Amino acid sequence: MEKIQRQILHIDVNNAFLSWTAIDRLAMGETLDIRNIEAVIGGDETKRSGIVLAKSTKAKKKGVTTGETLYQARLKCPNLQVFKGDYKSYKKHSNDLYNILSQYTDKIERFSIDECFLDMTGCLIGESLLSKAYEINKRVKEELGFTVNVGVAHNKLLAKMASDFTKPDKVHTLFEEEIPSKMWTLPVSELFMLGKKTIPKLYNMGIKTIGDLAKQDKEYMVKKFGKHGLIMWEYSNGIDNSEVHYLEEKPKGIGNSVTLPTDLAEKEKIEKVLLTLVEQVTYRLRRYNMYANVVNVQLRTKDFKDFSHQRKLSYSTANTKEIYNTAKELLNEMYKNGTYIRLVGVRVDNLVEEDEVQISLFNNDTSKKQEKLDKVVDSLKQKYGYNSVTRARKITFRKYYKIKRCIVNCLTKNK
DNA sequence: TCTGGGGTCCTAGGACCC
DNA sequence: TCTGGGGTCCTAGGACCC
Repeated sequence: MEKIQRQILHIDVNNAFLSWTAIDRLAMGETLDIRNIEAVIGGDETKRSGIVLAKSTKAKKKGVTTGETLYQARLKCPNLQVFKGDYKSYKKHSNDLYNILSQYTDKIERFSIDECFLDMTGCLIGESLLSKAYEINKRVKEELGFTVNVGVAHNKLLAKMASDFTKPDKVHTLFEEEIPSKMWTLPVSELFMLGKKTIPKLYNMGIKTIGDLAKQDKEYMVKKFGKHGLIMWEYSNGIDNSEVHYLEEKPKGIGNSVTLPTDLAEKEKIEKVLLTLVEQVTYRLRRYNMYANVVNVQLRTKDFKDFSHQRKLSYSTANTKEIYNTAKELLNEMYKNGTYIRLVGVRVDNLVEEDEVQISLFNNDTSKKQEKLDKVVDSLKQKYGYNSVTRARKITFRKYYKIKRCIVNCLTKNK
């Protein structure tokens, strides 16, 4: 039986964070459109997260790249203007885009905050995929005020490669017969899933373009690079049978990490950070109604060495205290006294839903009480904001009494 | 004032079992 | 005085994505 040819679009917002901040500024009455100057959205240098998150076309022309430090970006582009990001606003713009796209198909995969895949197979009645791509491109621009690139192809990989060709505000096709002329001529570094560790290895093998990679012997690539070798060989030949994952998917893991304002070398202080992170992680975990089976703690030293330890739990839990206790043990077995720590991270993995939970043999009154406490705290946080409730060991007495009054008020109001 | 934060997936080696 | 080998689970670390 012949397989039906799939009709795939990839939508990619041009300079998403920068465009969205530009729109927000204009809406607030500012006259300068930061899309038209040398500008970036950047992290906070005083918090040691000073990197480029998004760049304008003019900044890109000066050689500014995403992920580099603002310091480096300024060296290339002395007049660079740096703006702060606003994740809440970005989420809203992303939803606006999604709402338009959902008028074309219900098979939409949110690949990231600014990228979507659309499976249009069976949605085209007397119209071409390309005409739909142009329509989406035009509508988003007119109705939302920002531009998108649209990639048109018969699988996700080719649609994604196509949307990346020339920017901004463009529609590109990449059908099978166009692979040699449009894709094989590109540098191999342009291929999806080839990063900075693999590129030098390929260069040493004389592989410079995607076409060079496509012509390699498949078995040889597998022998040399394992599974990754197979993927890069298939991608270079335009092969990708993955589906558009349009159903809402539960996360497989949840993590929070933070670069500290200054390096810490005292375990007690690191433990406090750990507790804050565990609270955030478990709060999110419980909002998904999920339970964790693995706890992972990550440390980055001041000279940028990463370490992580993880532990499988004997039972599933979403309880702040239980996960914190495990995290603390992991920190203790990993941390060498006196080491300066730059970043602390906590992740929970092997998540399961409520009906898959293995009930603890030690599920005693104490942990039931803990669960109840988590629930009360969560509901207060949902109602009055995340920072409305905080653990006693992190706060001063004066604050403690203020918060206590607030909680008592909330509880009496709830009755 | 040099290098974020949130994810997914893979691999290698050790432990353990049969 | 012979020491294999397949399978599974667990952990640490790494590569890649946006």
